[in-house]
Amino acid sequence: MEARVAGQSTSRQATAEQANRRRVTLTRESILEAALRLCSPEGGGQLTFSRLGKELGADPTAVYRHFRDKDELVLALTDLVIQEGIELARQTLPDGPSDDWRAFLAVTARSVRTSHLARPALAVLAAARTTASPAETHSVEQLISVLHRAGLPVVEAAECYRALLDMTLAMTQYTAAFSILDRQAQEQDEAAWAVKYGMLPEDEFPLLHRSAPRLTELFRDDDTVFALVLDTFLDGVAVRIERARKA
Amino acid sequence: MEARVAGQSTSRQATAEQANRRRVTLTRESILEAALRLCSPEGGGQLTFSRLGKELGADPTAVYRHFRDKDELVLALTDLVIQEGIELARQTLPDGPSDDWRAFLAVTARSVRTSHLARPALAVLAAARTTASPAETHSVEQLISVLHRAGLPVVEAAECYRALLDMTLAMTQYTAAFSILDRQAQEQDEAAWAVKYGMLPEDEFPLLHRSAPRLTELFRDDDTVFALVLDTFLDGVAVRIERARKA
DNA sequence: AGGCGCTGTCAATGGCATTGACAGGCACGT
DNA sequence: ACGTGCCTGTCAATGCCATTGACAGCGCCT
Repeated sequence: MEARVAGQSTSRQATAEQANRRRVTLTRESILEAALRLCSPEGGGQLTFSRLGKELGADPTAVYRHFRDKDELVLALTDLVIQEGIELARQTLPDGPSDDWRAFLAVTARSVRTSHLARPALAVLAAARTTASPAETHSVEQLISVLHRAGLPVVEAAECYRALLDMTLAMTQYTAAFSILDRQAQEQDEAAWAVKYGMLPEDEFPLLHRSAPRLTELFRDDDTVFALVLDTFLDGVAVRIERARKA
Repeated sequence: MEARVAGQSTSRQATAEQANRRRVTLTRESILEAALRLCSPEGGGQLTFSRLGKELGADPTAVYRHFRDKDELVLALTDLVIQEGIELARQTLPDGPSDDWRAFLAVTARSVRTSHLARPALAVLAAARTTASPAETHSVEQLISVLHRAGLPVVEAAECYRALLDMTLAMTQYTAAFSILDRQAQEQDEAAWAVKYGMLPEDEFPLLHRSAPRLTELFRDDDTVFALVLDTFLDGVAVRIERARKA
């Protein structure tokens, strides 16, 4: 019995062995779920096929039966995250179509950011891709509608939407990329900055010297910086709305 | 003669062989130069040790004698690009300290963006790192000074600088990441969008339907979108300056 | 009962960063 | 002149990664 050809002996004994390592049945959904888990900071914060295989209790390459390549997987995941972001915004916003354009835009942007930051690893991977998810279409229509009702011409409202969303995604991904870094690199950066701001000769850089404390606070406090950018951007939108009303 | 121990036979024949593959002498500068070349779209747009080795005519691992790891190399490269950006801004701006804060900010942001976009591969790699390059200190002081003279309190001016720069870097890196993608992925994305915007039922999404042409134009025309964001942001800064003056 | 396709497994490939052992050469001191 | 030792390039090997092709079980349809 032991004399069987070693490589092929997967018929008898295998049945017993496979009692443990049962051939798991994967579905598109179970894979996406596991992948999402891996992308969160608690899940290790890295999405690779081997980790995914382990998480699923299956061979890493089994995933290829459901997604042509990693890119397709990432695209599908991004779609989920976008839906989640929209959902989050919906919950935060009042039901009826509000006329407070500023709140609407701010909540939308922050929701998108929040849902992406829950999976930094995915945010980094998804960086460049756009999904054109049907889920968001309705939200976009609403967003443009709010701006239009506020006084902006339709096309300008659309431009505003595009600008807001791209800015938000870009800054979010920027934050995500940093949060993925290992402690060492993060601390290295921080140390470099501290030194830089600490050693500014007051006579040569008077203003920088005075703002050093604040800038140090702001160092990689990306959420605050994002809030700053968003606020300023929205002030700019207000100006545009004013201009449009007068014209 | 042929009976020599194969692995060790590098003494005689090697002298002849090495006439071709002369032991190249690397310097920090020659490496940085070559790496920068590789990062540009013409240079292949990908920075790896093996490509770098080939570019230098040396063994890939020779680079480790000059940079501890890839991260350190990227940091050094980023420094160069930042300097280049500052230089570019200096050339574009009038010499004396101008009082046109808006032009100053716009030119600075665009210069940073331009110099980074000349090496998309590097922009992507550098994503998360900050260099605290001494080269930029003077520029920052000037930037804050311009805003301060315009009427902003020092700390708020510093916040503004931080916001503007982070926004610019984030959006630039976002663009760079897309430009790195292979044609297939880019076209795939574009097709998805075209379909999406082409098939919008007018009765359900009236506004989106009307703005579809503009949104299609804007699709991944990242430079225009950046211009939009920057403009709106600067409008917002103007508001803040007004507010500060009145107070 | 037979066949076919769906899906998991396994082994292999090629690219990547990184490491440790080795070796040539140059500068220094004697 | 002659060693000694560091600086720096080379080579082979490691380990992680995505991806592929050959194989095999299982269920469904006929």
